[in-house]
Amino acid sequence: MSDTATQTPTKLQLLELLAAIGTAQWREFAAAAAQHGLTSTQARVLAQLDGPVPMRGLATLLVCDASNVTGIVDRLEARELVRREPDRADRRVKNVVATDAGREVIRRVREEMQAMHGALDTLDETESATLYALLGRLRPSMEKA
Amino acid sequence: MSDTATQTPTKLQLLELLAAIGTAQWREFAAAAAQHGLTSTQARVLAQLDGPVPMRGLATLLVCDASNVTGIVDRLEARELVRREPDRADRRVKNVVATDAGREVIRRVREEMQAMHGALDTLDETESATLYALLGRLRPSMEKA
DNA sequence: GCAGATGTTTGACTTCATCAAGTAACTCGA
DNA sequence: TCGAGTTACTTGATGAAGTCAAACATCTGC
Repeated sequence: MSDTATQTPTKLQLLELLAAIGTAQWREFAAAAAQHGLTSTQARVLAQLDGPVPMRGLATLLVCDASNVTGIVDRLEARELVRREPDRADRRVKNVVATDAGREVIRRVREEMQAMHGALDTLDETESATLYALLGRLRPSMEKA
Repeated sequence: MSDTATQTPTKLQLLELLAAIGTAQWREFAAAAAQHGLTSTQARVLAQLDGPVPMRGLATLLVCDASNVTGIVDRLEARELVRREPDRADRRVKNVVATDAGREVIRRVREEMQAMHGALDTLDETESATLYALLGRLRPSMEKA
């Protein structure tokens, strides 16, 4: 019955599909994080920590109040997944850095997000490129006030 | 530097793009809900209430504990956006129904989710159909244990 | 009719989020 | 250089949302 094939979808259908995929992706991430005893917020923070990031920077990335970050980093630090380091240029600033344990944990979380990986494998090169290009056109519209 | 044009993206790039779009979409939804004094969870519940839904059904839809739903519905009910009705077939069950006010509010929230709509308008029919088909192939892989 | 499963709520607890206020440190102009 | 104003972070109060365990009423099947 369902031919998702060549029919022209309505805008609503597309939106719903995007929402469904977004939700599924998020749940997968949360589940992978939970397997390592992390909340999704904590995993999200760890995922940002390629290098040192000041508290304020994290708040900006997470789009939340700075005082919120204090608590999140407190809990990560208590588990030694993260460390606060003083900034040499500005003594007000504390830079958050992932510890080895922290890097390892987030690496595993990423590794376990495989359901979507599997689905992506069914796309050939042309399809991947097409999808990427079309999705890319959806993204820019979202930088907003 | 970035030509998202016709290059074959890596799986990682595609995943990141999907994640970025998912995040943006979610924030847009939360912002639209907030304009009507709703949390995103509350809006999500309202969005499910096409007809009467038992508490347990909501918990299943939201993938959360049933006891959590009690509080969420309490708050929605306090604002008269939702009503609990006894189920005639099973006296244990309470069905949640949106009030007129509730339906109106969620209609407006949907109306305000327009940023993505705008982006979708830039796709022609062929592109929409292609995107829909490709995304459709990503979805099924997510029904899992 | 009784044992066991199911639907809902309550209570205790954690995390995430907000805001307001406080402290320390930086910046820049007079 | 000094002081006003801004910025970075923390603390405390509060509320929403999530968990689990336990209680209670009701259904189901034997």
